[in-house]
Amino acid sequence: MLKHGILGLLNYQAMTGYEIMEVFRDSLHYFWDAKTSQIYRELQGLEQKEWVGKTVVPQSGKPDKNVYSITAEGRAELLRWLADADLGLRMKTPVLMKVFFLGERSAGENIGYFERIKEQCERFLASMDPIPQSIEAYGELIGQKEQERYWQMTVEYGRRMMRMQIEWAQDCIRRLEEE
Amino acid sequence: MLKHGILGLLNYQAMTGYEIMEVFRDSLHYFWDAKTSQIYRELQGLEQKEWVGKTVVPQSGKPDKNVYSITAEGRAELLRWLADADLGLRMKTPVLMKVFFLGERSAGENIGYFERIKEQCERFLASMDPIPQSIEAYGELIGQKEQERYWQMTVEYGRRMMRMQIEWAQDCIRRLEEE
DNA sequence: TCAATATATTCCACTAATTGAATATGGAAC
DNA sequence: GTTCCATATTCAATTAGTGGAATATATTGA
Repeated sequence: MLKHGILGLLNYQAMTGYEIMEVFRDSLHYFWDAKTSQIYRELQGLEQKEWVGKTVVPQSGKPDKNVYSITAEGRAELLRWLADADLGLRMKTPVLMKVFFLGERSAGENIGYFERIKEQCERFLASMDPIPQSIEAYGELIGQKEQERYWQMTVEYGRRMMRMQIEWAQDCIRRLEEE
Repeated sequence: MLKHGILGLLNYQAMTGYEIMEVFRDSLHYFWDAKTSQIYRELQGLEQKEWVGKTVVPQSGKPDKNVYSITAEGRAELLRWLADADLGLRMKTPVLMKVFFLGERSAGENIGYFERIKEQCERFLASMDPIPQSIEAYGELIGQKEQERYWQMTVEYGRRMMRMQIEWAQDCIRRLEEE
C-alpha cells in the first residue's frame, strides 16, 4: 500500500524521500501513518523494481539529494493498482479489538474510555477544518487542479468517520448508563 | 493487537488454536482478519512470555490437542492493555490511499469504483443482520452474559461504519456526476 | 552565541502479518 | 469406496511496518 502511495506522489512530480515524508506527515497522515525510515526503504524497493529512477543532485555543503521520479513501468503499475478488483475496504479496527474485551473492566471505567474517544475524535474533527484550504493550495502549487476533488473526498471520509465515531461512542455511553 | 485478542478469548475459557481460529473466522473477522498460521505462531509467542500455558490433551486416533489457558500474568497483561492510554483509534485506511490517486482515471471509471464500494458495503451490512443473535447464543454458551453488551457495541460500530461508507460513496458519485 | 529546528538520508533490530504448503485423521455424503 | 470437509497443527519464505539511533549541515530565533 505505502509503495503505491509513494508511486502516486512521484507520479505528480519528482521528489526526494524527505519531501515524500513531509507529504505523509502533513497531508496523508490522517489515513496513513508512515515512518521516515520506511519511506526510504520503500524507495529502495521501488528502485529495484525499476518503478522509479533516482537522480543524485549534488548540493554545495549539504549532503547530496536523491531525487526520485516515476518510470513508465511505475506508471503502469500505479494504473494496474488503481484498476485492481480489491477496493481496499478490508481493514483492521484496533479500537474494536479493545471494545470487544471491555467487559473485564467496570462500566464506569468504560464510560471514561468512550468519553476519551469522543474527545479525541472531536479534537481531530476540528483540526481538519483547514485541510480543504491547504489541499487547494497544494493542487495549485503542483499544477494538479483536477486531482483536488479526489483529495477532498478523502477529507470528507475523514470527517464522516469522526462524526460516526462520536455518535457511536455517545451511543455506547448511553447503553452503559441505561442501567 | 492479535496477541491481546487471543489473550482476551483465552480469558473467557481455555481453547485450542483451532477453536480460536474459528472465533476469528466466524465472529471477529469483520474487524480483525487473522490467518490460521499467525494464530498458532502468536500462541507460541504468548507461551514463551508465559501469558498462556499449554496442556497437551491426547486423543485416540486424532493427533494431540494443545489446549491453551491464560495465566495470572496473562490476565494482568490483558488488563494492562485495556487500561492503556492508547485508545486504538489510529488505523490505516487503504480505501483512501486509492481514492487519493483516483484522478489518474476517468470520472466514469471512478463512478464505477464508488458503485462497487456501495454494493459491497450494502451486502456486508445485510450480512450483519443475524450477528446480534449469534452473539447472544455465544454469550449463553460460554456463560459470559455480561460481556455481550460490549460485543454488541462492536457490531453497532460495524453497521454505522457501513452506513457511513455507503453515504460517502453516494456523495462521491454525486460530486463526480455534478459536472 | 547557543540551541533548536529543518534538511536529508541510512541502518538496525524488532514486531506483525501474509501466503501457502505440508501433515495427519475422522466422519459424512454420494 | 472415495472424495470432500472438518479437525488440528506446523513450517518457511516473504512482505510490511515500528521505533529509534546515527550522521551531517544550514538556517532561524532568543
